[in-house]
Amino acid sequence: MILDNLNTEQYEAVVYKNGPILVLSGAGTGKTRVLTSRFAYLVQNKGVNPQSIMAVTFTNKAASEIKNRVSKELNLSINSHWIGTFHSIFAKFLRKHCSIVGLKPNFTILDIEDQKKLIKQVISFLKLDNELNEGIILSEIQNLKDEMILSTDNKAVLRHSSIKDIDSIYNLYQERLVEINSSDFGDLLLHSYNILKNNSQILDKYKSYLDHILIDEFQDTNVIQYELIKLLLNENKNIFCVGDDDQSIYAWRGAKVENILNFPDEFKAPVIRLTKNYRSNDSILRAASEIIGHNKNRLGKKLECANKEIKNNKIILQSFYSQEEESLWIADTISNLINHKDVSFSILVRMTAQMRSIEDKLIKYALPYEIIGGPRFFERKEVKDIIAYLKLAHSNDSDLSFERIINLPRRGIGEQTLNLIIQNSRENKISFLESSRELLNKKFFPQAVSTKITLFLSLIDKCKDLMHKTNLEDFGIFVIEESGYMKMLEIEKNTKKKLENETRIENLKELVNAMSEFSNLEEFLEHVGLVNDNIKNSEKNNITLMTLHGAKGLEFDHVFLPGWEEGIFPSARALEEKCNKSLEEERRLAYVGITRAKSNLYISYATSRYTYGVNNFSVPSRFLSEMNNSVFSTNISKEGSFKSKLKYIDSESLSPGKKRMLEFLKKHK
DNA sequence: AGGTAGGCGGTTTTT
DNA sequence: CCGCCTACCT
Repeated sequence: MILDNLNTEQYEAVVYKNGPILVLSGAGTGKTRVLTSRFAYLVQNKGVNPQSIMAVTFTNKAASEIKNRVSKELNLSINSHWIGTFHSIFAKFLRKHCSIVGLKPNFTILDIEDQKKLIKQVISFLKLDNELNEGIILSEIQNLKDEMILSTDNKAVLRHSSIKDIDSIYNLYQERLVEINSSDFGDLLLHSYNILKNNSQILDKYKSYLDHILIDEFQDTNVIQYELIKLLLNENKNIFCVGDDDQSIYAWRGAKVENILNFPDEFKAPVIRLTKNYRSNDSILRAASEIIGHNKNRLGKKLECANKEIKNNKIILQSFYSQEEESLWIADTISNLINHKDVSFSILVRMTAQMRSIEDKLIKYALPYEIIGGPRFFERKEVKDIIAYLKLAHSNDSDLSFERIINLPRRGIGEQTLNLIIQNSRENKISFLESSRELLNKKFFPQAVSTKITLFLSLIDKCKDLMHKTNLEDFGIFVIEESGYMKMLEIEKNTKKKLENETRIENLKELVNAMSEFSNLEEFLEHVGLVNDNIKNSEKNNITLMTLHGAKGLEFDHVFLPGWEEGIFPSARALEEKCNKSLEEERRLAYVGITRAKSNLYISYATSRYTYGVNNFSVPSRFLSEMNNSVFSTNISKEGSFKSKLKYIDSESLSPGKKRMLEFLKKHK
């Protein structure tokens, strides 16, 4: 069963004897299939305990797909701690062993917003008036963590980063994280690594336990991830890596293509290449291979079209005067095709900002669409507000939550009071919550303030009390009502913010609904921290709008790739760079986008686009000229007709987009 | 303490 | 363009 319908190379990979192996798997060659079959094969044919196989994926979605497929193949429910993303697997690990690094088991996982707030606190505490914003500092710290550089290693920190005072910021940030009993994304892995590295009895236990490690999307692993895996690998070295160097699109997040490029040498591992593509037609594959052929740094492989039944429709290339027109065309085209039963559509954009105008037109055409990766549900303000209550009830140390909700809804506790609480907490090394309680007991506040704080604290106490006594759904409702949050929304609803607050109320209902699916608060909060969920997927939708990054691993009958313009795709940042590294990554992204399509691919660009509130002119993407004309059905200019527009440019002030265009024209004459 | 007007800066991509 | 922050007002 498991081994049926595999081609020779796939079969060879699935039944490979023990030891390290790399499966180089091009787009659409059945990568996931090989990985899940391998898992099932090990369990069924080799008698391996499913609990001793670690299967690491890049997204939560891929992880649940593996679980489902394996469960189905083996006809038993697989629910292992060891199948998941790096972050979710090691979050669970860290919960078990966190005391070693000074965290309590109920530590919270901070999202970007909270991390930024913390950095801000740190900067103000250090009295640095840093020019840089906290976002840049934060991403620098995350990079350091990806590269496995500890805050305590000042020399290495300074060697890797040129940001002023980065060492002291990083240091204090780490300290604060522990104080508020929290972990950021990077720490989930970094702490885990340190625990394993410094405690041989723990490491040995896991090493003897984990027999096989399967890694999906190996080209996207970064330093810390790879080192973690190597640490856990026992003497049998059963490491099964699946990946495609041409689909490495996360270098900006620390991913090292070198991991996959050097793996065969490092482990003396054989390489199996999967090159038979079952997904796309010949034109699409040719276009993909022509584009990626412009990259220098790759292992190199050629995909062959193995799906003879698929129609060889050529790629449709279209140009438009404006982004609005482009979006309209997409919606129009889809609406003409969508009635023909089970056909899937996807629109893949380079950046989320492109989504708005497209979504607009889809709505106009009343098309059922779904956005993946837009504004995330758990990051919405109202949702985060309520979650802050939950977090504070769950853990006294959650200072960021305390700060967020102490005066939300308004309780008349202002900045002055909060500052006193914070100051006291610093002096005595206690949490904000404890600090406020202490000051209250000492009768530190004026009577009026005192009453208000007492009320707030008793609210939190009530939450703590109820938390264990009732189910999560009721608990959620309690918090929303009892905190006065719902009341606040309803009062505001009667004013100008009517519509906005109605959706907020809807979202809170959705939050309660989401909570009801968990049996305890810990599990729910973990989910919130790690899973980037959108609002419920309604199953019927067969039009998906998402970023190119989000599309990896997916396939659709019709794929639209709008916005192929210099400065959008490839992105402006990539163009600014002197070396070609980012440009090559953009090209791989193009490769990923193109190879998502089964039978129909539509690429388009607009010669003007509205960005930053101004209309900017743009030039067709260089990637277009990298593909041979014969793959396109239409003969649209890939260079655009700049001439008529040049005088336009001179007459107006220079916007960033125009600057880019002028520079581009200079370079290309 | 809380509300609001107007200035400013910022944009890839995500676990 | 839009959201955030600051400065100033009630």
